[in-house]
Amino acid sequence: MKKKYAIIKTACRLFADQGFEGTSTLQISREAGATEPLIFYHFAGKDALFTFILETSFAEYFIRLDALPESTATQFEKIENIISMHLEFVKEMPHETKLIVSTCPAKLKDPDHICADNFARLRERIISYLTECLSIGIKSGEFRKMPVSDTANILIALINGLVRQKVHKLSNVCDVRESAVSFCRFSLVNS
Amino acid sequence: MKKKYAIIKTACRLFADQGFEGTSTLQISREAGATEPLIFYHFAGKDALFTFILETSFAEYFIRLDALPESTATQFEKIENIISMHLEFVKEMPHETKLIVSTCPAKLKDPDHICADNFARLRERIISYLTECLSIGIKSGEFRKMPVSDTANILIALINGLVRQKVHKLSNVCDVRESAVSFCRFSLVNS
Amino acid sequence: MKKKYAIIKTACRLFADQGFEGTSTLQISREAGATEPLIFYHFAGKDALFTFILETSFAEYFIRLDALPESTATQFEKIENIISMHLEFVKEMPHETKLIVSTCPAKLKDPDHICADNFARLRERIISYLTECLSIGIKSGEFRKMPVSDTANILIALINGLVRQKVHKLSNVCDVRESAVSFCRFSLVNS
Amino acid sequence: MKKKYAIIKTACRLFADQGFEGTSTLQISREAGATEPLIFYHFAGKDALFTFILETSFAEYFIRLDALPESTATQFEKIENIISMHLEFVKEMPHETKLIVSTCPAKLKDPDHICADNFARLRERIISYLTECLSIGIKSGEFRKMPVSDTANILIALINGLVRQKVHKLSNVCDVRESAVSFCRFSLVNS
DNA sequence: CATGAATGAGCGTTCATTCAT
DNA sequence: AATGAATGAACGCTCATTCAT
Repeated sequence: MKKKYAIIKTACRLFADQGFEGTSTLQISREAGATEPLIFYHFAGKDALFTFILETSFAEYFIRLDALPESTATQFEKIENIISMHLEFVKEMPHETKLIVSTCPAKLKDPDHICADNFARLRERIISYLTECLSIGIKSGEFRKMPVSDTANILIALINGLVRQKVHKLSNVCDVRESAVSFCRFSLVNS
Repeated sequence: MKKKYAIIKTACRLFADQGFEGTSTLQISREAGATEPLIFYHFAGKDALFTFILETSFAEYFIRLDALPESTATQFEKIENIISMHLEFVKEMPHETKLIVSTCPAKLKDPDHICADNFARLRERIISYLTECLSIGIKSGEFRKMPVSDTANILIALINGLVRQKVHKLSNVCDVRESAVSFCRFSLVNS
Repeated sequence: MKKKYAIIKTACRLFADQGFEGTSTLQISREAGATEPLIFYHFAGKDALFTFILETSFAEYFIRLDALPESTATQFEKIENIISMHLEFVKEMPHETKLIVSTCPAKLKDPDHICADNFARLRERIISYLTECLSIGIKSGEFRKMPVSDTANILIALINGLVRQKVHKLSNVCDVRESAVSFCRFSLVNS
Repeated sequence: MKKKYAIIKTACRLFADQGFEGTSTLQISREAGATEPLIFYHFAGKDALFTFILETSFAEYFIRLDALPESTATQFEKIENIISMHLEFVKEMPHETKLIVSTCPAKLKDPDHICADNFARLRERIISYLTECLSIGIKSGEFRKMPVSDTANILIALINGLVRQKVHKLSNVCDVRESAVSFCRFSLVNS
């Protein structure tokens, strides 16, 4: 049973680092300290293992998304929260994050793949989250007037970009969180 | 000679859509209307074909980067220019862009791979471009006071995120360019 | 103990339908409502299970062969008896019969295999049975003059063919027994 | 190209002797003096190779069936012809015959498999052939009165049984043809 | 008796690549 | 410039079998 866990952990790391097609079941088994057939004893196949890991990662992501406080003093706090949440997620679960953000494009082309569905739900959730707090903030005068939908997309792009920098360890700056939040505050909040 | 071109075009599209490991030389040859050995006649191997396409794409990218006007009325104009450049690049060369932004992670792990080198140079170029205009803008009072390095990273993240949205056709908003530029303006420019 | 019986029954059916190599121990265990290792608890291995079933089937066959009445009014009655016996056997034990008549050829090639031995004994028994009653019948004038050995072979071929038709449910005629017996009578019995 | 032929010949022999599941592609390639992947270069897969050989064998069989003379002096000559044809077929193409008569039962269970279709057509052809000449023979008084359909089935069973004996080299009598024809003559022809 | 976990060996198949033509 | 034939290596996966419990 420990070996099953080792397989999952190892597969997650390797899939994230080398992609689905670039990772062989033999490599997974070896680095997990198991034999190849054991993977097929615990999972229906390589695809099923991949899907399981992806779904687990998405589930954890959705949990964190759901855990964001609903009522805050200001709307901007909600923006700040979702940015922080993402940067924490990538710090705590780097492999899972990498897997989600760089899932082999081939898998995304297939609209039936479980990944496509999760991806769509994920975007929808964030967009509605951002759209809502932007709308409220603009109406209350907390935020400047701005196109809500576009701005939501821009914020997602920014978050996505920051997550990727962390995931690929490209930003040598240890923590850009403060600056990023500050960047958004200037852009959004009325002064 | 036409077939060589067809091979390159097809390979570029397939590598971008399915990744390096997910694309077989047989598939490339078939979709290009050629036979498999022809690929090896024109290129040393699958790796060489991939590298060639990647370098060509990077070269085109660098050309556009070099073509950005050096002296502008304001420093923000330079920011605007580099944003626009990227969005145009992805529109005009979608496959090449997709290839660059989602190059199989396996290839990036190898520091000797040509891709890693290009990636590093690319980041360096953009960072120095942004750092310079941010520094000048701050000194001249055009921009607010802000941490230069962090802000450069944030801008890169934003651009990267926007490019990805376009590449994966995720932003149903046809053109977020205006909004994105506006978003940055509020954040950077002194009012 | 019930499970052991279920394993035997299931294995017999599957071996008959799919052949030895075409049937996996996993499939047997599942369809028998047991787990795979249980097969190896009750039998030394897949081969042993197969051999056991085959020998049991052969044993049952030999019992019926031995039960044929030795003294009959006419010699043709003996011919009729052996034909009927075979058709009853296939009706009552279809899987066992199928297993015997279509035992995977691979097993027959090995002269050491238990199946080869049983097969040889079986043929010998039937041939001597037929040879004897043909010889007596010809001598007594009940049968025409005919080559005894050849005719025995022909009768075996006919029986074998009829059994196969029943086993594979090919003869849409429900019962060809009467006609078959009649067919032989005309050919053998002096008129 | 010679290797392709060798693969076909070898595969035919091995499939006939060991069954489909009992024969590995590696064994085929080795005994054919080729490498394993070559099989997959020439055929879509193991199944396709098997199907090709089976269809070729059936085709040859149908050719011989079609070549049987349509008009003969007596109806019994037609019976004799079809018996002889089968015994010649098994002598000239032993592997192909063995393959046809002992095609792995697993393949027959699938009604979509090409083998099932050919098997059905084959039976239909022979049955109509026999039914016709029996009907005519009975009407003209050449044959005794007898149930036509049953007798056709019996003749098929007999032929099938004889062919199997030859295929498995069980009949140590070199040629039972004469005796078999004689056996049938007594049973069918009016005296 | 019975099972969940695990394995070495082998399976059919695809891979990038080569070579003679 | 281009191809049909061929290959060594590796792939994902299933096999019969074992073992600790």
